[in-house]
Amino acid sequence: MPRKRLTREESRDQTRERLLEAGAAVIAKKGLAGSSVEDIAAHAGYTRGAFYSNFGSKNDLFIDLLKRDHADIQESMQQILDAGLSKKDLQTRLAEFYVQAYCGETSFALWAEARVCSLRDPKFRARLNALMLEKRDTIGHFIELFCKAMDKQLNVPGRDLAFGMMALVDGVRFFNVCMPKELPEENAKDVLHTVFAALFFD
Amino acid sequence: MPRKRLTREESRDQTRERLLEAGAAVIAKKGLAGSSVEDIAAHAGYTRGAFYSNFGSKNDLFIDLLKRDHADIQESMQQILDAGLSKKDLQTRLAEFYVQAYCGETSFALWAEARVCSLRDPKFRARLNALMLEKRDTIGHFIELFCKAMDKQLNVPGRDLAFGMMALVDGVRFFNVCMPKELPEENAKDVLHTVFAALFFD
DNA sequence: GCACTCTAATACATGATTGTATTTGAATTC
DNA sequence: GAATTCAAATACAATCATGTATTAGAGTGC
Repeated sequence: MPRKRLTREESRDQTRERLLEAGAAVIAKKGLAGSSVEDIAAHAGYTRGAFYSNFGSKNDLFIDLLKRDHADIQESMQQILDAGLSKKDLQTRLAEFYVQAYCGETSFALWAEARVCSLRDPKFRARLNALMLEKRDTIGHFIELFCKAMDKQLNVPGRDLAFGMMALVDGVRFFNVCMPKELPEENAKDVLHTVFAALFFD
Repeated sequence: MPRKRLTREESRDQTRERLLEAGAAVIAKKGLAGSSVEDIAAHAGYTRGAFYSNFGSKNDLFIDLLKRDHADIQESMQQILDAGLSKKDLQTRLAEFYVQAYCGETSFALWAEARVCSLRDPKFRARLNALMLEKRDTIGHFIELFCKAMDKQLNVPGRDLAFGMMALVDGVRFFNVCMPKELPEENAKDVLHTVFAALFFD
């Protein structure tokens, strides 16, 4: 195996990458406060030195992590939005929201963790809110578009309702993850579908 | 001030009580992992000795805390349920769900924290799920009752929809707490009302 | 009042985590 | 290829947390 001899920058990026990946795994498993810098570095195959050479603090790495994941989510939402808008397809697309949200298990845990951090630390909250609001806007925009297409009048601004839909999707996913026996995937989808239908189709 | 000379049991209960109260405050502010046993004890005006004499571990205290709060919530929900069931009142009562939920700020933070703990620790999850399911049953039962009273047919079992409503209320409250400027109390209520109306009245 | 019991404080041994300061060694530059 | 520069390892000093084991002192029962 002719392992390529890495340039300095490549090497640095690689470590950074690995640290982020390890951070995601470790933080998802033990929570932010429960993960030591050493944990993360070791999990990535490095020492603390590498960590501090790449990130200012655990918080910084965590925010980076969230930003990345957020960008991914935003992008896949945009893709759905941009794709096409035939009334028929829209309904299908709507259902995809749930599946779309948090493809991975770690992603979900990360955002749950972010929630509580946000609840406690105003500085963190400010940084997270920015991301949440971006998401809210995307979804809100989608809702308005959707309602216009369906000739459905709502008595709440789409931006506000977007919060509700985010809450719903997140929360239902949470129950689904924590007690898959009591709320299996299928039922979770049904619940969402029922609410969506009641809101947008009846 | 004739401070009553306390009996041994009274004294013990008092410490326990104070420790719980302190635990709520500290854990709400710093999270479970972020709070040291000493933090909690000191905040209550005691030392670690008092803590370990009253609780086996931080986790134990936390669960106790949640159980208490849960009992309170269950009780006030039951009160609403038992009160009366005139169709007119029911709609008003429904709106109260939101206000009812988590009267205090700390209570809210505690449950958010519980969520992530539950996500990470299977043992904890088992204990928490028991509480959640009790709540689910109460709300589910309420929903079924309500639909019967309103002659509204739903294509999802009330127990499942209950998960959705819990998710919704929790999540919307979260946004309301984290960004009161973007989602003020009033709008939060409107969102919930819109969803409730769409589900149960149209 | 005296022996007893239990609650909570204190002492202690141990281990974990942090951030910085310094060193090492591999890439880069000339 | 020697000097340099930078990423990452290592060493280090300082805190802080944990849990147990022991002690002190306030209630209890005779």
